[in-house]
Amino acid sequence: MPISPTSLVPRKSPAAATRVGARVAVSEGRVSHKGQQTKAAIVGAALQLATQVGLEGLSIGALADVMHMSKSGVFAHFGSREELQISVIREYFRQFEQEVFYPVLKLPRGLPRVEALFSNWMKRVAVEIHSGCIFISGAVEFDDRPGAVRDALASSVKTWLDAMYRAVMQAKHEGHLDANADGHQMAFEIHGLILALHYEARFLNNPGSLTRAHTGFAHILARYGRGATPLA
Amino acid sequence: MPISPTSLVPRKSPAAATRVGARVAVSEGRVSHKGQQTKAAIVGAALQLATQVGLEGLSIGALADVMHMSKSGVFAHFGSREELQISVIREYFRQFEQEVFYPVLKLPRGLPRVEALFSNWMKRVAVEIHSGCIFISGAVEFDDRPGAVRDALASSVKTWLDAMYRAVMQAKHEGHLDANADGHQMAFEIHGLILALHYEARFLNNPGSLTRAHTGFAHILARYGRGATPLA
DNA sequence: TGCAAAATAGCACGACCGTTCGTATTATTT
DNA sequence: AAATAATACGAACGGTCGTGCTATTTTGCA
Repeated sequence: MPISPTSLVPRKSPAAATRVGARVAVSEGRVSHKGQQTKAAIVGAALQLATQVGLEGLSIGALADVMHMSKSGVFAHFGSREELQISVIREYFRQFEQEVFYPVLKLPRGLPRVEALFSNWMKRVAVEIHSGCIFISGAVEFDDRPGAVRDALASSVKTWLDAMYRAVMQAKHEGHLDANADGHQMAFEIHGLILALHYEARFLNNPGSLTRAHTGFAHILARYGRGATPLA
Repeated sequence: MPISPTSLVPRKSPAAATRVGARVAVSEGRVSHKGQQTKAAIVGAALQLATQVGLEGLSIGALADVMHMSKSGVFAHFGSREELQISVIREYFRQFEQEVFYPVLKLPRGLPRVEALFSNWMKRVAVEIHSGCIFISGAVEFDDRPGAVRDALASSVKTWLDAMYRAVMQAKHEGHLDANADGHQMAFEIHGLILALHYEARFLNNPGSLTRAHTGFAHILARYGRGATPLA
């Protein structure tokens, strides 16, 4: 089962497909695209804002100020705050895909891709130490608040983590990792390194965090490498 | 350097000491303790509320409803929302200490304590999967918002992580871990497991998370155990 | 160039927020 | 029992929030 480019794209939930509207306009190409331009600009600014204050801290008023627009002008593009938040999540996912996932497709399957995925992921988190990561802040904000926002967030994260998992499994099947390696376990431990990096670097300002995440990944590779001692 | 019970207690920052006022009353022991009782009750309810909605989501009005009190009545006990949040953090830390840290002092130093610390920590997080953890949600909410709340939060977390680190170093000096083991690195990886457990269990509802955190800890112990291959 | 439609602005609303203030009630001490 | 301090209440303030309505401006096409 190859990692196809589209495999990272989350299956569009019915809720997501019914609401957007802009998507239809794009496909028909008849509607004025001035609106789409400013909407895209708004989403971009909203994403930048949300990385700093979180999806919950993102307010339409503040966004309007940044855009030099009126509140209602911004609001009209989305119809609800929830839809704005979902648009931000989609945009974040798109950028994440572009930056972390797609580049590794040029590499041969197996260990090279796994290493590149982690390296790109870490590079991104290293930047987000100073801005913020909505996959992490969003998880905290919406972990017990059901709804469309949580669904969009969880689906995005799951899609990405699953891509990581599949890359690991490819490495196993290519013989780059031990035949007994548990892909889910390995992905879990990698995820932990990223979360610890984000936590300790961004919140605690621990300077050595980047190195420790990198070292931790080396430890994981050593454990799951060919001929490693199967422990559990 | 032994782990003394008081070593987990965060040094009271000057900011925290100047503001409370109630503390003076307590130390003098002259004032009626009716106020202290209700204040303690309020803090308890506030903690329970904050674990669900976060320190930022914690509102005085909602808290007053729970307490069957007026907003101003609740407010008067703290003088500001910030002071309420700090009180909640202190109470959370106190409970954490009580539940996770103190019990392991009965065990012999070294590996037994490290294993018990992790086990207790995991047990606590397992409960918090359904309620929430303000060390994690608070980190996200205050990671770029300087102030007394962030300071109280960071100091609490650092105190705890440092206790974990010192337990690891004791295990190393007792000869239970490899002489080349990097205590900070090991603590970092353990922290990552806890964060991944919280993220994947609470937000993503992944059922296998508890087992994976446990397995991950076994992997770490194997890596840093006596005679392990020093890798990085 | 004119006209429908899309995009934006302006204004108002109800809800909730933290905080202040004067006052009433209750505890504690004298 | 009187004096005094602690505690709680209720109303109100200024502010921000998302959202709904109605004008007005701008845009794209015939």
